[in-house]
Amino acid sequence: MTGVEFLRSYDPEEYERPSVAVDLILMSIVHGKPAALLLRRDEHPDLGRWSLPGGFVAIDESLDAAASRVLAAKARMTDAYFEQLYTFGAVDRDPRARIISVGYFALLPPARFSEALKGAPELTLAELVVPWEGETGGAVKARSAEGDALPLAFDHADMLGLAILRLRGKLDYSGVAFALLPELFTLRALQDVHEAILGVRLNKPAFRRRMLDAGRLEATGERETGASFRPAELYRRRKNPQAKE
Amino acid sequence: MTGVEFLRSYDPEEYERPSVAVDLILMSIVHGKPAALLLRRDEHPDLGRWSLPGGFVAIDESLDAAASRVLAAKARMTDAYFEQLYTFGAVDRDPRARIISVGYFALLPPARFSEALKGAPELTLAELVVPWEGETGGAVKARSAEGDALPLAFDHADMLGLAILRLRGKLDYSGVAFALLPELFTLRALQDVHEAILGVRLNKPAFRRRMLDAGRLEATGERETGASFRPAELYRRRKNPQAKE
DNA sequence: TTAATAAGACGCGAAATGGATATAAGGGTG
DNA sequence: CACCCTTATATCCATTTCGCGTCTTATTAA
Repeated sequence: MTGVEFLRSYDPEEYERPSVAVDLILMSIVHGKPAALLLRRDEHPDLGRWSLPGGFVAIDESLDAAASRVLAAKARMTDAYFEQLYTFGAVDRDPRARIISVGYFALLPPARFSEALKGAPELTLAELVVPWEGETGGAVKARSAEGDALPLAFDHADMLGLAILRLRGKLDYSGVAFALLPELFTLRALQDVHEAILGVRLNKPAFRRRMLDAGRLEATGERETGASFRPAELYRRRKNPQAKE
Repeated sequence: MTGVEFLRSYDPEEYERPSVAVDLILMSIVHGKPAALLLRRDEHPDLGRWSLPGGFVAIDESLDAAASRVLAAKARMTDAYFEQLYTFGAVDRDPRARIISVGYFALLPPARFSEALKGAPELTLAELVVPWEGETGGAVKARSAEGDALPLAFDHADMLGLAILRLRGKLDYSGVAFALLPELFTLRALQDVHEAILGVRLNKPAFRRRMLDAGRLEATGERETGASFRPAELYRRRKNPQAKE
């Protein structure tokens, strides 16, 4: 049977279809570390383990719409930067049924993250511990604010690892760092986000030069308040990035 | 209804489920240009347009296994570098039914590409024309060897565009370029691959330095044959990349 | 033997980077 | 109010990387 004949003769109604779900990685930077919001599973399988908030994709709903709906349902949130990550389709990834899961990550500034935690008390804050460097990749561990390990359900440790990997790769050519910051932020705060995602310390003058030369930042002239030392200037993301002058 | 209750009460059997397919972007570099293998659709919808080879995912088969099976069925090929690209889930992307498609790209050296074309005569070679630069992204156009436009079916122009975008991003930190070359290759051939993917000309001495310093190449001491001028040295990919000395 | 062609080596100035140091600007303290 | 403490911001310098032109080398064809 050739490929064309196969396609022609195939009737999707004849075959059993998998369920399709979206799982959401709600991420932020908390105390200089990458963090995510997890749910404690209260039934089998993986009872007591921690999972990502998710939901099934309806027949008349796009993947992005499903992710958006779950974001609203689980985190009481109607707008956030989110992006499709990867689709997990191992046959036995969920022992209950064949469920293919499309992973999404959503990036939240710390203030929105706290709001989500307040609005949805079933969510738990987890610090992500990345046991590898650079672009190596692999699973990550989750840890509670008290430092206890939070064992992850299903293949969610891999999803979280892939999210970190993706963030590292996109950090310096995309705007993902800005999605993790409030509208106005200092260069130090931006550097903290970069360091938290990359897991390494960066050189301050070099970072500052790189960011300002990239032409994606706009100085506001305003300064932060409340510091008991010299206040830093506040920047915002520039809508139309300009070439360096 | 809280998120947890939603999950608990949800029975996947109650809801209509979408079909899940994989679509394969079989790519290579032909005449210094990125190229892909397409199928001409001989029925509605999009009759006469050109599509990516694909197939449905069986209930007891992982996504990777489905991609591998389609690769074997459509391109008569049992091993190739392939990687999941993105999952396309717009509700109306296929007017026949709700089909969520997981896009994969497979990278083939030119020789394997020609074999695939011979072994599967229903496949057509298409040059990819990328109408944007750098990391902009967007759809791409396909063109036959004779230069005629090959209009693409469904959302396949977007899939091809995303594949180019992904390749550009991964080019210098991953081994994707090697998957497009035979085991032994010259530095010029490696540069040609980079230039074809990036769509820009690169500086020769700088490229050479960068590649050799990266420690991912191994000189064989052998030289290419058949050239009517100075033959270039042949290199191979080094298994265990070493730091630069 | 010579011409043609492309590989590969070398060198130089520009640009980017890492790191240290100096100066500025706030609030807190006496 | 003078001084101190802390962090932001600016400047400088050495090192590395990068772009780019040029020179030499290896091979075939004439």
